[in-house]
Amino acid sequence: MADDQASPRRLTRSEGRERTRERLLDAAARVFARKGYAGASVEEIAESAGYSTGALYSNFDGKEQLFLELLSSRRSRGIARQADAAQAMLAQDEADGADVFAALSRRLEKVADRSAESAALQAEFWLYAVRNPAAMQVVAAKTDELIEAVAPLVARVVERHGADPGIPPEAVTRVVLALFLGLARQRRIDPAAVPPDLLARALRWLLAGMRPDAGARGSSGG
Amino acid sequence: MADDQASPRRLTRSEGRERTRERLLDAAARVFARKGYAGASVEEIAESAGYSTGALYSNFDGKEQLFLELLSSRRSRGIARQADAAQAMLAQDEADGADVFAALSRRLEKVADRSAESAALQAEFWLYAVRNPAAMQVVAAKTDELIEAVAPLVARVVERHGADPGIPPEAVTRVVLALFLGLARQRRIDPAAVPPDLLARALRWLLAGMRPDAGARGSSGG
DNA sequence: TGTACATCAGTGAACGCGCGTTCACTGATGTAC
DNA sequence: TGTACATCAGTGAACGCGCGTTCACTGATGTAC
Repeated sequence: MADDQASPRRLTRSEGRERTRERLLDAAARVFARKGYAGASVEEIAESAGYSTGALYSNFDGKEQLFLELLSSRRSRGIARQADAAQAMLAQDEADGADVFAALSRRLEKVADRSAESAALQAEFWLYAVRNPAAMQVVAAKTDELIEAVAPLVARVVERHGADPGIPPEAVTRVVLALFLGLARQRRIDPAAVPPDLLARALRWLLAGMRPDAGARGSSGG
Repeated sequence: MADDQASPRRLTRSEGRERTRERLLDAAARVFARKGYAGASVEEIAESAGYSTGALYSNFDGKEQLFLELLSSRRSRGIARQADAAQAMLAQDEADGADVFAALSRRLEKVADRSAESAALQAEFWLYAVRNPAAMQVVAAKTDELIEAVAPLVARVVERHGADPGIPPEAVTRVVLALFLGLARQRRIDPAAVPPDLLARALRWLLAGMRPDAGARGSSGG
């Protein structure tokens, strides 16, 4: 009686096919993240999605194309979500004077502690790109997508804190992203070594050091 | 006539065995880095080392133990090398007024552009640890090793630039490491997006922002 | 609406293949006298 | 030093197994009248 499908009506052929594709991609994301690209088996993916392996081959050219499809079409979805979350954080900050850095730290904690899957999947994508140069530009493009989406928000924060306006926001965003991902990765394997507020402190140092008057006192000039 | 061995004398049994082990570990590092843990085959590793697969099983319990041996015993070697390089950089900086940050940037360029293998292997270690909790503490301990080795050097630089003495050097070192690895990783797949001096600029911002007088002017206090 | 046929999404058994591991064997090194 | 035997590092063929992929088939959906 209680059906887990939202729509009670019969699905058309293309709707059904699309739903199968989506379920297979969901399962692929889970299994690839848990077992790695080489370690995952198409049978486990299909079974985890509730289908036979034949269904997988009816919807995708094979294991590799399924993985690449995940990289191409699913990454953008995750990126959009991240960008939205960042936007929400900033809005909150501006609205009631909350601390963006503290919010980012809380996000780091969440990302590192809960969604192990997406971090592992990202690492798999990176490794795949490093080993298959053809996929490099795809991975690079996805990162650019994220940078472009977040850079305006970073620019606003940076500007509001009185940083040197000559500093390109994309550069700052790449630095912040590297820091965020690097700390999240480390926190995954050693939570005690990376307290959540470490990111906040690092970001505050960064921002303070970006003021036009900062750094003028450096001992060994550059 | 020209022999590629340093010592011309016959090897004892244990010396020979040790040499075989080392060669197998070298080959394993190469193949695991290129193919990944699951993607690498013991036959390819043994062959790449110049031995049969039986030799591998005579020296190691199996594929997994070989990988863990690599993680446990070889990582420390790489860490020691990195710490030495950092020390040399700092010594150079202090001796003739060279710029540590510029040196670090050059190092980033080198690490990211040349030794793809060690970066890939590190990613494999991380993924293995995320998937096998028993290995987590080993990976965490290796990172701690690196942090402990480099922290005193970082402390010296930080202190010399007039940073707040209340900031723990280990925290700064973890931030610097996360930044370094994060940018190196990104540079691997998109060199144009991460110019080598980006690390230097970020580090200069960080340091400047760590001065006791910096950040006092923050708009949304924390 | 109802019937007859065409289409095609998904099934599941079967395939060849490469994998990790084992083991009887070999011949160089080590030991005893 | 020389000889006879023991040891054991490394060989390579063989093993069972699980993998990615294929394909003849099924039955629900789509189409024509």
